[in-house]
Amino acid sequence: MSSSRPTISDVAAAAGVSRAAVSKVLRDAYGVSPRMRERVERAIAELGYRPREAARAMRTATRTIGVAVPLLRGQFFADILDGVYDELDTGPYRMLVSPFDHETSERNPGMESLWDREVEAVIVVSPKVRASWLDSFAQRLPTVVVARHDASDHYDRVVNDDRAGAALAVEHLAALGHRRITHLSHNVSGPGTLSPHAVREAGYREAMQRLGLDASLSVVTCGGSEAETYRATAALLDRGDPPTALFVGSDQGAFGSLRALSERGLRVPDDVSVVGYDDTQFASHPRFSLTTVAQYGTAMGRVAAGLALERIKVRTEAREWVSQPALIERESTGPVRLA
Amino acid sequence: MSSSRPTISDVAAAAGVSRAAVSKVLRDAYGVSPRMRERVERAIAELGYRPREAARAMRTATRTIGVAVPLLRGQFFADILDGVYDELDTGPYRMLVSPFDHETSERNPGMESLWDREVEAVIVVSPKVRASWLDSFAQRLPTVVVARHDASDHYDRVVNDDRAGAALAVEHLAALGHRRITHLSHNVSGPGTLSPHAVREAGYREAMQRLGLDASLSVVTCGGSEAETYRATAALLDRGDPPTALFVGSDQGAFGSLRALSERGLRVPDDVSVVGYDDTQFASHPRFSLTTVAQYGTAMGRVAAGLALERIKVRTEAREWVSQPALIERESTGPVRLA
DNA sequence: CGACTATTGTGGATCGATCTACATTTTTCA
DNA sequence: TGAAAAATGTAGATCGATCCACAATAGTCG
Repeated sequence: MSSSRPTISDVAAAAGVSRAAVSKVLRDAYGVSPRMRERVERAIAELGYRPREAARAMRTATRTIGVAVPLLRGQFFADILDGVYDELDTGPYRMLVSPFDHETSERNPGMESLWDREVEAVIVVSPKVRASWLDSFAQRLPTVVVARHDASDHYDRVVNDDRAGAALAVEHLAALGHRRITHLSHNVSGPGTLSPHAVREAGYREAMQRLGLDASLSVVTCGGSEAETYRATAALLDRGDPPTALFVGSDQGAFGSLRALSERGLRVPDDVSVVGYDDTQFASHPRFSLTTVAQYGTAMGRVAAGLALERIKVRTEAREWVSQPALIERESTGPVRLA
Repeated sequence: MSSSRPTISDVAAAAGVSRAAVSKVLRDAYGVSPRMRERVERAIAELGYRPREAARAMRTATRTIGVAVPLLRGQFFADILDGVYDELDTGPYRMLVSPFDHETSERNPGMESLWDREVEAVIVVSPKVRASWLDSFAQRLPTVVVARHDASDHYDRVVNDDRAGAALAVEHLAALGHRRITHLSHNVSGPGTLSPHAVREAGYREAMQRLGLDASLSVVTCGGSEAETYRATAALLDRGDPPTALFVGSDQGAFGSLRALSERGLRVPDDVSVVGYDDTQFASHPRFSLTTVAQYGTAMGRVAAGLALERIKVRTEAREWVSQPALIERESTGPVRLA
């Protein structure tokens, strides 16, 4: 008994007051004399007492926002978490992260686990889970979905204008004289979900058509990891007759493409130009100097947290926030080589 | 009432049985007829019922392991989280991540928050928090500390042999003919805590002495981010008379050094050799091809999770697991240039 | 002084699960 | 057939907080 965690009763006994009195001190409630506060606070310090969140949760809200992210070693997720932390840091809400296996599709166990713990809202990056599941989840708990284009009346969305972003990339390459621009898309889940990668692909197709480049339109689909994109790029290059420019669906993937190009002795941008997406930390490194489309992940995280807080307090209708992408020109792109 | 979360009573009412009966089904306890299980499970599905973790936690263990990591965009932390997830994925335990501000030193709010939520054990990477605080925390809750060298009877440790790792780096450079080897250390918290960076620095000093290079011993201290190491390296180079080799305390930092070297037109390894630490994902990329010391973060995470589970079940005495570092030779190091 | 108001503190119901102790029904088998 | 054993189900205490309702005491003022 004395070895286990102290409870509010232990504190009350030590301070010689009632449990209710201790609770009032804890909650800064009305009706506490300075003398009593003194005694209770001393007892709390002596016992090292901290209230159990579970017992509190039985009666009150948890003041916690859950974040469910795929367990994926990408800089972009870290950026989002940073933004959420930033936004919550100053207020009374805490953040709890529940990672999940990236391949989830029917349900999302990370989100369910947060729901079981009664977080007051959930921020989620879950590109592959079923839209209908997401929608029904959001009917039960305020939900902010990051980086998905599915419309819904039930959850807020923080999303990048991926169509515009893809257009920026294609226009940039076209302006440099490139015609044979291949898109390496991470849109693996097919046309069902409106993942950012599906929209980027659509944006690419549109832009190519608009610029009269339909003939050289070419899409290769692969997973978003560096390794998978490396393999896809290698296969593409070994097929012979490689394109003069690659627009890759993510920086992470673009680094994989650069690896494949390096190995084959192809120079960037002299032989092949490369554009990424996300403007992650390494894109700016001189060893890469990757031209890329910025979507400002940290800002997206901050906004997501802000929307979650609003939803908890008052708002009822769903909202959408769109981040405007920007092209960041670096040295991985250049004029097309004269044949 | 009907709009709020369904409880076990709602399920009991819908199925026409008692609350206790539903509980038995939930827990797979003895004394449930197939017929009753059928009815209860149908009611659960219909209502979309999920038990509240808080109510469960009042009576039973939470089957959750908490992980507290600094909110820091480093690949190494992602590796550890991956390892923990891996290890827990197959069993009944879930994982919950509580990020905290990297600068914490008196207490660690991420760990406290997990303790409030009654996780059964905590895995923590917290290089800067006070050793005494860590020790007293571990007396209350099974704790596995990753990447700290403080001895303790109360927590388990998963640590890399940083002394040996530093020696590997120095020996490698010395074998290539380097004498003027500068160590860029991230040991910013001073000699108080036994952070991995403090031990790496000590290992560097020892190795230099052992090899008779005391005269050219040189340590620069800076933060571990790419940006901070970039600035420190730039300052070092601009001081004139630069060393022929850099041993940087992390890959992250080494990338910053490479940035500074690039900007000054210094070639790697022709002008300066560079060794990192961690063998993170990007080290192997041909654009970096960074020689580095591997400490196998994912394995460390897996081991940490394993130790945590052991501690929860039976073990009482503290244990230590040491990961053996290995030098990964790549192209950022080469023979010293003839003067 | 006496009535009224503030201030300070407490008792005990409550949240939603778990799980022991027990009651009731069904099955087994000598 | 009948007694013991097994199977099935329930009542109600319990975990540790919160917080309403109320009691006791102190303070104010005409």
